[in-house]
Amino acid sequence: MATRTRRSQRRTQALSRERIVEAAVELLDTAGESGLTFRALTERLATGPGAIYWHVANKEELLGAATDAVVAAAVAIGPSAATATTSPAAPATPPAEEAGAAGSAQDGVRLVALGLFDAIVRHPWLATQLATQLSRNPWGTVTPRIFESIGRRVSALDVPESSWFTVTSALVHYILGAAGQNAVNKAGARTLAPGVDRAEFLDTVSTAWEELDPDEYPFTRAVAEQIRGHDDREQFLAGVDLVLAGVTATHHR
Amino acid sequence: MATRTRRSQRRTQALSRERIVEAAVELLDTAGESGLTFRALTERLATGPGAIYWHVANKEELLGAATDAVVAAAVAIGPSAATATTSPAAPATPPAEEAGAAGSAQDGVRLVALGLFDAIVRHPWLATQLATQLSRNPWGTVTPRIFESIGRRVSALDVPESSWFTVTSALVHYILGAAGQNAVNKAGARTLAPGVDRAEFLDTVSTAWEELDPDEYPFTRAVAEQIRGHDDREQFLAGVDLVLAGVTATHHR
DNA sequence: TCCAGACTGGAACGTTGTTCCAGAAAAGAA
DNA sequence: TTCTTTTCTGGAACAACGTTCCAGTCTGGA
Repeated sequence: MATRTRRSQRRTQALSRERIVEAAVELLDTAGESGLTFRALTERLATGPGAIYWHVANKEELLGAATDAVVAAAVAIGPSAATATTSPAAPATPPAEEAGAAGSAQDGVRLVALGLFDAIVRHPWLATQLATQLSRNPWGTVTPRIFESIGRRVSALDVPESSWFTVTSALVHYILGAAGQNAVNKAGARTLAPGVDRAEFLDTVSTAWEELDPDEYPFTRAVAEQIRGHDDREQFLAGVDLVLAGVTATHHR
Repeated sequence: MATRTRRSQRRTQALSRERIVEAAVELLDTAGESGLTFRALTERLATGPGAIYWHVANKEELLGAATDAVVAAAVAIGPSAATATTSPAAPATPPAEEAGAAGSAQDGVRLVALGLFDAIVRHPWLATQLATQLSRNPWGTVTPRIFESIGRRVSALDVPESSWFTVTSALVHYILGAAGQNAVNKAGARTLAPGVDRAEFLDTVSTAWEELDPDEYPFTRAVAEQIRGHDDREQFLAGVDLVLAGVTATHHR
């Protein structure tokens, strides 16, 4: 009987690669990186391993597909568009394009950067996964996707074409590095109470840094206080602006 | 008999946390991330799991210790000092300090950055591990170590103290992001023949990018050619200079 | 109606991180 | 010396994981 119900359900919403990836993302979001196992996946999808392996080669490919799906939504939409994180693909011309005319290509960069930042905040597992993905196979779909999204805005900047690659690389590297590290704050405070847990977390780190050896860590102790009240997004944007300032200072004059 | 030899050897060079971490680093270097298993570790150290677990809590802590050891050597020595990557700890005042007088605090930043870059090139597993380590527990020893090393140079720059944290964060994030991604090139060409394999690798990526959809990826296709002949270290340094230029443009005047 | 191919899921395999514990080796106490 | 305690070891075993195998179901077309 249970089989009958499951079977009819199976053909109603048949198992597809998209449904598997979607379930994988949900599992990663709710249970963390270690929560995504084929056992949990089969249970959630009410199926067996063979069915999944028919659509997906192995776990690495599944993680890649999940990463790609989330990144695609992030670079297409921009920041704070919370829903539909696993939509299949980005339209050729992202909506974020609407943001700027001529001079505000910088705003475009900021927008895409914030989109990725927010995506990592929403999906903390992205931080590690992006590092793995980008360094293991740069010929995959995720690297070009990010590169294209940032690079398009860079080319609208006042930068000679010979420097496009360098400038875009620098921006992408900063964005991924910063977003990756900052993701932890929200990851630690996974549960509700966004403000409280977060302040508590920063407080813990700050006091831990203040108790370091004064001889070995004078600087870290000196700035430990600054970490206490800082806003992640603001700080992240300040970094983007720093790089952008460097770009205009170096190239535009 | 073999037991007798092993036993006397055991007390001669007893199993210690340092020896375990050292073996772990060697295993990671030679066999990659997946090569570090407790089975391989017990075999290499001629011991059992219990002995290792007496000194190390679990694999995560072992990976953290390995990362910390390599990072400590990297930020202390600076670039291209290939030997003794697992030396215990950095002296309070790193030798890299010798490099600069007043104005060349920028060179200090460059030196530390290159030190980390080279470390990741020598130990490709560092890329993923740093991302994991930094995002999972920023209160660990590795984050303050990097932060201190960069931050000390930043404070020697002409930057108001209120911006120390922001500037240092931006630099660290770029360095880790860039070094992490660039590590792949050497990782792919693990074997000998440094120049040939590398050119071949870049060629593969370049052609792959050139074959992307012209409508969806115009920018990536446009810069695909630039990737072919580029030098990683040079490009990495160009990014550091970009950030440094942004710092002076923003703060110093 | 039947068939070929798409698709499924239960059972099982090898490997992994980790635990358990009887006992050896070193250090003090007598 | 001899006994006792603490530090430290390593073989055996466990649960969980990714993955494979394959007998079988389902579905669209002939």
